[in-house]
Amino acid sequence: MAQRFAITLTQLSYFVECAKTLNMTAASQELHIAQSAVSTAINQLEKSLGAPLFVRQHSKGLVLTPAGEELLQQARQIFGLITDTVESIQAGQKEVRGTITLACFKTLAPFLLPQLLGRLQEKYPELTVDVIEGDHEEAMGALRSGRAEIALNYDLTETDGIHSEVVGEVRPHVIVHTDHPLARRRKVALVELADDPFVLLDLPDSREYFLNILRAAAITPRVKYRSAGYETVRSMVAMGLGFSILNQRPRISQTYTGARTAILEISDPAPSLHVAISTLARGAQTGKARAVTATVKEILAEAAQP
Amino acid sequence: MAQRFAITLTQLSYFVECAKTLNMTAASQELHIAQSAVSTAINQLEKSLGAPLFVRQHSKGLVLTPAGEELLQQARQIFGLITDTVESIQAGQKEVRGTITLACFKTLAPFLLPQLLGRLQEKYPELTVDVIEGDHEEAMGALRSGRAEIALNYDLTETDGIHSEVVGEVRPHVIVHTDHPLARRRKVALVELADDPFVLLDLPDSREYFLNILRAAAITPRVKYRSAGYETVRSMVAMGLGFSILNQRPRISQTYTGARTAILEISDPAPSLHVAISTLARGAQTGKARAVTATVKEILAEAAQP
DNA sequence: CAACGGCATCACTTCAACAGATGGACCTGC
DNA sequence: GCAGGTCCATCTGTTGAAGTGATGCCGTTG
Repeated sequence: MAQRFAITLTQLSYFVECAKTLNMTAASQELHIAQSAVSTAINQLEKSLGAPLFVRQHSKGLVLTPAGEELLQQARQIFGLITDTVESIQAGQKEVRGTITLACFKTLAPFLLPQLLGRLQEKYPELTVDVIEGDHEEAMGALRSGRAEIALNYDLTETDGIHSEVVGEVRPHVIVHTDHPLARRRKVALVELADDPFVLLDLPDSREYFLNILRAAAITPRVKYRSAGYETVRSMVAMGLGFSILNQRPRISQTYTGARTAILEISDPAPSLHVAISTLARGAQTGKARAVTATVKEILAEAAQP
Repeated sequence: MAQRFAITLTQLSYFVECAKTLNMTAASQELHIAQSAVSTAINQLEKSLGAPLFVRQHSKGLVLTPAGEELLQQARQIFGLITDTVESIQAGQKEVRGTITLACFKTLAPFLLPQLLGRLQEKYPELTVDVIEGDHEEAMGALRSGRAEIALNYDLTETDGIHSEVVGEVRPHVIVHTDHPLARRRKVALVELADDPFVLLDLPDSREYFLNILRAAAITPRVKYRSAGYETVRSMVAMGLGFSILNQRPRISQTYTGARTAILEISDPAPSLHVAISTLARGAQTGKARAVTATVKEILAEAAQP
């Protein structure tokens, strides 16, 4: 088809080399192509522009015409602009500055974000982090739609087009009222709670996960209350309305406020949740994204160590 | 071979169209190419830059990434610069302004240049004319070397690579002292001057021409004096040192000063000289060159009319 | 005048761009 | 929930542009 633009960057670069050497043969060697290729390229360029660029001096090389002078000057600017653009974009992918938008699973946010944002601020003062909180679908939607560059959540579903990396493991724990008979125990078997009413954290993806843990222990849960709010569930347990199972970060949980609840390990082989960082699979990761990923890993590693 | 520049203007133009429509299919139709071509072009561009430009929304088109935003902005500038450059050069070929360098055969200059420069100044106030005077070889050399864009001389030799156009005819005339027996005549046969001493205008190309005129009339010229200067030859004739043959513009000659010489037509079938305007054959002519050519023709046409 | 330098041109080759078809992922409406 | 539609990616085959190497022409130089 007809070229949208008359000239080619290749032609222009050949022209610049010719203008430098004033000798097509020398230029062709410099460019590592045949002399004939340079000749045809320059001729085409002249034809496209409708102006001669060089005066050919037989066996004495080339002389720039006024049109050639003008083109040379402009060509330098054009290449400058293009290389600046390319380099700026490539650098933008590497540099850790500017803004990154992070999507975060709602219940993960309070345990992770305060430390994460603090640490990032400290390490990368020029980086601004925007946060989108939401449920799993919302977080992944933000990622897919480009509203967020990186997403932090549990790896509940494996979707394609998205690259996920597990950065931490979160084991489920039982939460009971401090007056509960088992509250003093460090570890319980789920069957010991078989008769207690269950308070369910009722979020799109978590729902099945928690119920499955109980079912795996051959318990038919008496779901007395349910809520989509993490804090609400804890309050209900604190009020003595039942026990619950939550995914709680061991270290962080201790500092997370709230009295009147005890956290117990589960002796059953309950499946852990994996905290995953997701980005779009297409293309290399941004420097910003890598910085966030690294910092999250750092924090989780520190939390895992005593 | 490896592309000197990672990206292509074609790719960039496809990208811009995609960024406008946010839909590769629509862009491909707008560009009149297959959708697959757009897809691969964008993918290559992303690969070259090492950055994703669009987030693909299945069945909902595209969303620009930050890198894409930046590229779009820069691409507009790049295309602006390129089209400005191309247009400026193309316009520069057409516009009659700036400077043109004109090479002129030395003996033609005093008859033609004063009128020509005056007329050009009047018609094209923004045009500056630089003049290089010299013999035929010097004028053509200036043309070939690019020092002059246009050359004005007699079409003595037909050289290739140079486009020449005959714009006027100059018949040779006899010049004699006003006291010469034939001075009153309007027309003479050369044989009538066979015994007079001849004053030769001795320039590289004119020499043979004048002598040939005499030889054609079966006269063996008695070359008493010779000079490379037109004025010198006239002075010699005015001093009565002999007769001469010169190419003289009929109309202009009358106003060209100097007494004591008479100008006679030659009844023999002596070959005229043709005034030719030459430019390099390569490429189209500049607007400036066309303006000069036209003005020269204009002046010569007026001179030919009574 | 012969050797050389330098650009243009020719015939041939190669590779990137393109067309057209297909498939997968997702959205939408019934 | 399923059928149809949208949109992008990918595959295969084709075509044209860019490149190669040889040759010729012109002009310079010693």
